This record gives sequence, structure tokens and C-alpha cells, in this order.
Amino acid sequence: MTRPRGAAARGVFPAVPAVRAATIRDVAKRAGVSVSTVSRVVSGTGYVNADTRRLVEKAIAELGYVPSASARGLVARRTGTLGLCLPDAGPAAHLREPARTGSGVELITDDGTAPGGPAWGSLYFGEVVRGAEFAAWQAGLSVIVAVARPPEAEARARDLAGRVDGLIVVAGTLPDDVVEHVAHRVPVVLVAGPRPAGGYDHVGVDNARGVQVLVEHLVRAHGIRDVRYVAGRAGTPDDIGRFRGFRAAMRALGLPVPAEPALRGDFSRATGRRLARGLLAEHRGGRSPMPGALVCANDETALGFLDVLTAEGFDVPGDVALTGFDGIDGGRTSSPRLTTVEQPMTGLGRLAVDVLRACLADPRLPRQDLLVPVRVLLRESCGTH
Amino acid sequence: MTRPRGAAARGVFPAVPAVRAATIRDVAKRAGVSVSTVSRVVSGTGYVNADTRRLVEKAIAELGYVPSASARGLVARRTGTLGLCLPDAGPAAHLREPARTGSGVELITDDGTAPGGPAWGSLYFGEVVRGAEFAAWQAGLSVIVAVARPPEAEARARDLAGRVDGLIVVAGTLPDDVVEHVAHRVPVVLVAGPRPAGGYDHVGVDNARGVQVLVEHLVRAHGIRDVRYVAGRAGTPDDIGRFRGFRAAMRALGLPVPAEPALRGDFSRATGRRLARGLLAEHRGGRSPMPGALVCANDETALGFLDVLTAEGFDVPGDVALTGFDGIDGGRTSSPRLTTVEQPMTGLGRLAVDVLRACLADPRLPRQDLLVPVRVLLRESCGTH
DNA sequence: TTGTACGCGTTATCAT
DNA sequence: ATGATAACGCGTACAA
Repeated sequence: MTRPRGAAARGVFPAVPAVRAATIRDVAKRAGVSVSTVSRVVSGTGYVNADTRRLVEKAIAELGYVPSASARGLVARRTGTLGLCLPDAGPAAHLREPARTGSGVELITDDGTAPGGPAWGSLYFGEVVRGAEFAAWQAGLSVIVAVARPPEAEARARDLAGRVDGLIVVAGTLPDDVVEHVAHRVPVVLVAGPRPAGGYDHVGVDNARGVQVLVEHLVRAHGIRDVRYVAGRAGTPDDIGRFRGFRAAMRALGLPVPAEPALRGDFSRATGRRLARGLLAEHRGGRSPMPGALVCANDETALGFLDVLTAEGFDVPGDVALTGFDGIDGGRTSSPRLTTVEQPMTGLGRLAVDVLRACLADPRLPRQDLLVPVRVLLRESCGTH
Repeated sequence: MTRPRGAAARGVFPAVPAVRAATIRDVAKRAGVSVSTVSRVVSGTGYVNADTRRLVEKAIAELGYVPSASARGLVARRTGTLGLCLPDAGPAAHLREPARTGSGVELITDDGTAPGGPAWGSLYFGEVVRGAEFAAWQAGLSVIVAVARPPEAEARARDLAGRVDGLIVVAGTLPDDVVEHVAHRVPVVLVAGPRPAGGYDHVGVDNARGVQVLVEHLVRAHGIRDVRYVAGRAGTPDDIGRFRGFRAAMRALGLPVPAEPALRGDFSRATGRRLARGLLAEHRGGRSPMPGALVCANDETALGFLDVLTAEGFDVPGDVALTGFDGIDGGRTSSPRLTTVEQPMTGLGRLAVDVLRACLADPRLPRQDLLVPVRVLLRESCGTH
């Protein structure tokens, strides 16, 4: 019975006024004890008489009392919450429409291009959330998930910083000056992207080691010697790291180390197709033999190559082995299935939280820059099986 | 220079003490104004002299001041945050291991059964998060994502309730008494599952209409008359709603309305296969003709049927049309691709937030029970194209 | 074992 | 246009 009798007595009906939530004082009064006793019962600290405790617990249950995190956070100077700031990636156009309700059912002939598919799923940010939430849960912390959407991204980020004990920011989601501003208040961990200049913690994916292990596998296990790297968009940290791994592998294998990628795309499937057509034209013009393997900067690029190669009658991996990077679903269902390096997105989220916790526990610790190890998934496109 | 000179003066080195974040008082002092003026500048309310404003803004930037959400929440009696409570579904075993870092790279021969795939993605909860975050963003609210994990789920839920203005709870994630308890403090919206008994808002998927429209399509567009329903686990709200839609369609079409589903599975692919084998045995025993269409309670079940039917040389949809429900990825990549009803998971998240906001704006509003409309995706397995 | 009182950072009210 | 001050709900010393 939290509904104030006053309202009913006054005949206000059927209006149910917003009842103010019970406070620790209400509980104390109802249990006939002081607020400190209630506090002790709730927090489990200090000694409380068993009978008194029961009395208090009864009052708590009856009133549906829940301690205010605002008040707790104010006195404790910590909120017990971490913030996770994600980029606004993915086709969110269909989200912009007003939410629909009611019984209208759309009948859609899906020719494979229907909009509205899961965008987070394919872009993995959901996985970062999952990993971060789990690590935070282990530490008894909550996570606020925030997507940095252009118009008011800065103001929102500042607001978020006021709500949390630490902030995880995916690289490129916020302007540098905003990151610097909020870093005055809470520790910030940057995720992915380039190693940050300032004094921030950073966690990334071990791009280089992933490609290196993959290339060494191609050469050692499959005896391929003419391995070529198909780059992604120039200047991106991912592309740089992956090409570095490629060169490291070639060096370690005693093979010629290229100064530049054999081909350069932009991470897109369409460009992968275009590059593939160019390669085939050269090959058919007799200007160059087909390489033994194409190591692509990402799965989309590799799938673009696969589209063209199989359409043109080439055997993958017989004529040319093909590998990607990311571990997207399309590479699991292609034929042949795509050998790739899996992006450890849950691992990124978890590690970011762990790094943040370390900084929270002791801010004097030196800033960290950690890489999450990857897994190389060997499937048919490289000749495995 | 937020670092207190005192520490350096005392020769404490290299210890960098945790600097207390700047408060509104620090800003006021630095700008030579009162806290009230700073508050006015930050919140944008009231009149502030342009010069004074500049002074304050300068101090804010220099100190990296960010207002405390705890303090704001305390006085405003609202946190500006919503809570989203999700079930602990999905194989999270690999999350239990400690997070790895360093340069160890695993080489895994992926025979299609490798663990560690995206579990949220396939289970859609990531989509609910996405939809909820978006709707909250539109309303200027934050979202705390919390997975209710068994050991301390109740205590965590109560804690969460203390941090938010409203709670979205996916059906079945919390015991009823916990939901009732926290509902004393904040409005609660239940998502999916059965229509709640108590006075909670509820949003669900329009299971019935989805199946109804699908069945009417099968009959009207493809001329199929012998349509049979393959149920999921008995007693589940989804199964009940979908079978209800099936019956409604048959009734509307003037076809015989079955009292019970023709077959009953449990939403799993394995059981779908088993049921399919049973059906084939009956058919080959001459005991029954093949139906014109099998309307399955979900995609997994339908894919189980598809596995067996195609393996046994049946033509789908030629010999028998097949449909599912959910819109999982497997149905988009199967062959033939599976006609299905798409689960509007982002829509669920959005609608839940909108309902919560309505309740927050006026608690006296009657409780709502809304259904998110679905989309029927016509693909080859029902004979489209 | 229990109660009293202060302060956490902010906003709103009132006075200037 | 600006400043002083009283809440907001809770934890925690300290007193009893």
C-alpha cells in the first residue's frame, strides 16, 4: 500500500498520483529505528540485532524501498557505473522512422536486398557491449551504452562523463578535445584505432600477429610461396597493422618482403570485386601469373575476390588460396568458406573494462596499451580440409 | 593544472594522487563568480552577462569541469537513465574464462562447430539494446544494460532500480517478487513473454498477426490448401500466439480449423529434423499425403525440416512449402531461402522505451499492452519467385 | 548496539 | 544580473 490515502480520501479518481519513492527515512520510521540502522542493514556493515534486522527488512519489503544511487554516488564520490561510447555506424536509417505499433503487417518480397537487417550484429559493436557488460558485471559495475550521434555528440559525451566512474571510447567516435575534456574527470580507455598520443589507456586488436600467423600457415602448411597482400583503405590503423604482420611473416619465412601491398582496396566488397577483375585481366593478358595466395585486409574484400574468382571459373583454393580478416558471417557461409582471422570483439570490451578498473584502483599506474589476441580460423579457402 | 600543488610541495613523487574532479565551486572560484552563476551558465537557464558567461566557460574548459549526475539526480529526483534487463541467454561459457591479452594467437581448424560465435547477435538481444538505446537517445536519456545472471540477479536488479527512472525487463529474466519490489520505485515495462498479470506495461511481438498474414498468403497467393502448423514448445506465449494466428487464418479462409497443431516440436532444429523424419515415414507408409505447406513455429524448426526434406529428395517449395518465424540468419542463407516472419527486435526495444516515457510523463495513464507489428519476408521456400 | 549530525555537488528559491 | 542558502537521500564518523 504505497498509495497515499490522502488522494483516495480527497476523491481523486481514478488518478493515481506519482508517489514519491520510499527513502531510508521512511523505512526507519516504519521500522521504528534510526536511519543509520537501516543503512547498516542494507549495506550489511556493522552489527545489527537480529530482531531489529527483521523489522527493518520487513519495512523495506513493505515499502519497496530501493536505495538511491544518486545519493549513494554523491557521498561515495563514485557511481559504480562505466560508460561505453560507440560510433554511430551501420545503416540506422530505418531507426529514424517513428516506432510503429498496432496490427499492420508488412508483406515483403525479400529478394535478398531487404533493408532493416541487424546492423550492430554485422558490425560487431553488440559484441563489444556484451564483453564490456560481462566484465563490468564481474566487477559489480553497471554499464551505460551510448552511441555518439553527430548533432549533439559532444554534449552527450560530457553528460555521460558525469554519470560514470570511467569511460570506454571506441576510436573515432568523439573529437579529441572532447575526450581530453572528459578525461579531466574520469579515466578514459580508447578502443581500437591508432595508439593514442595523449596519456590514455588503449586496447586494440593484435592485427599484426593475426596476419603473421596466417601467412606463416599458408607457406608452411600449404607450401604456397607467392603470397600477396591486398590492402584496405590506406592509412587506417587496421590496415597498417595487418600489412606489418604480413611483412613480418615474409621476413621470418625468408621470402621477399614487399615494400607496398600488391593491391590496395578500401575494405569494401565492391572494390574487392574490382581488384579481382583487374588481377584477372593482367593474368589473362599474360602479364603475370596468378599468385599462390591472396591475403586480404578484411573479409569483405576477400569475399569480393571470391565472387569474381568463382564466377570466372577459378578454383579456390586450388588455383589460388584466399584469406580475409574479421570473421564476419558471410565468410562462414560462403563457398568455399573463408579462412580468416577472427576479431575478438567481446575480448576488446572485456579488456577495456579491466584496464579501466586497474586505473580506477590506482590512477598512478602507468597508462597501458594492450592488444587482444586473435584466433586464426582455418577453413576451406586456404586449402585446409 | 588540476594537480594540487600541495602534493608536489610535500615531495610526494612520483605519486600522482587521484585528483578530485572539479566541482561547480571550483569553477565559481576560478571564474570569480558564485556557484549560482555557474549553474545558470551550465544549464542555460536564466540570464547571464555575456562577459561573465565567457569567464565561466573559460574556467570550465580549463578545469575540465563536468557536472555530477549524482548531485543532479539527487535534487531533480530523476537520473535521466533507463535500465534494460536482459536474460543470460546464449552460450557464454567462453566469457567465463579470464580475458586474455598478449600475443598468443590460436590457430583453429574451423569445421563449422567452432565455439565462441556471436551469441547476442543470433539471439537478437543486441538488437533490443540497439532499439532501446536509440529511442532513449531521442528522448535525451541514457541506458544501463544489465544481464540478469543467476547468482545475484535479484540484488543486482534492485541496485539497478536505484539507478534509473524506469526499467525495461525482458520476460522471464527476474522473479516476479523482485519485479514487484522494484516496481514500487520505478515504472516497469515487461518485454515479450505472456501478458503480465499485475499492473505493468507490456510490449510484445504480434505473433498472431504475423502467422495469420503468412498463412493467408500461402493459401491466396500460392493456392495451397492443406496447410499444417508445426508447433514449438507447448505453453510458451510465442507458440500460443502463433498457433492462434494460424487458426485465425484458417477460419478467415474458410478452411478447417485444427484444435491442435499437426505436430509439436520445441523450437529446436534437432527436433525439427526428428519431426520431419516422422512425417516422411508416415507419408511413405501411405498413411498420409504430404501437406501442401508446413508452417513452423520458428525458423530453427523449419530449417530442421528443410535439412531432412532436401536430403530425402523432396522439392521445397514444389512438393511442400515451408515457412518459419524469427528471421534468423540461417534462413537467409539456406537453400531455398526460408520464408519467415521477422522478429522486430529493435522495434521492441524502441517501443518499450516509448511506453516507459509515457508512463514517466504521466503515471496516471492506464497501463499499456502493445504489440510490435512484424514483417513477413517472402522468400523461395514458400513458392515466391 | 543504536542514534545524531554533517557533508557529498547541484539546483531552485529567494534576496540583493 | 548575481549571490546566499536550503534542500535532495544517503553514508559515516562520533556520541550515547
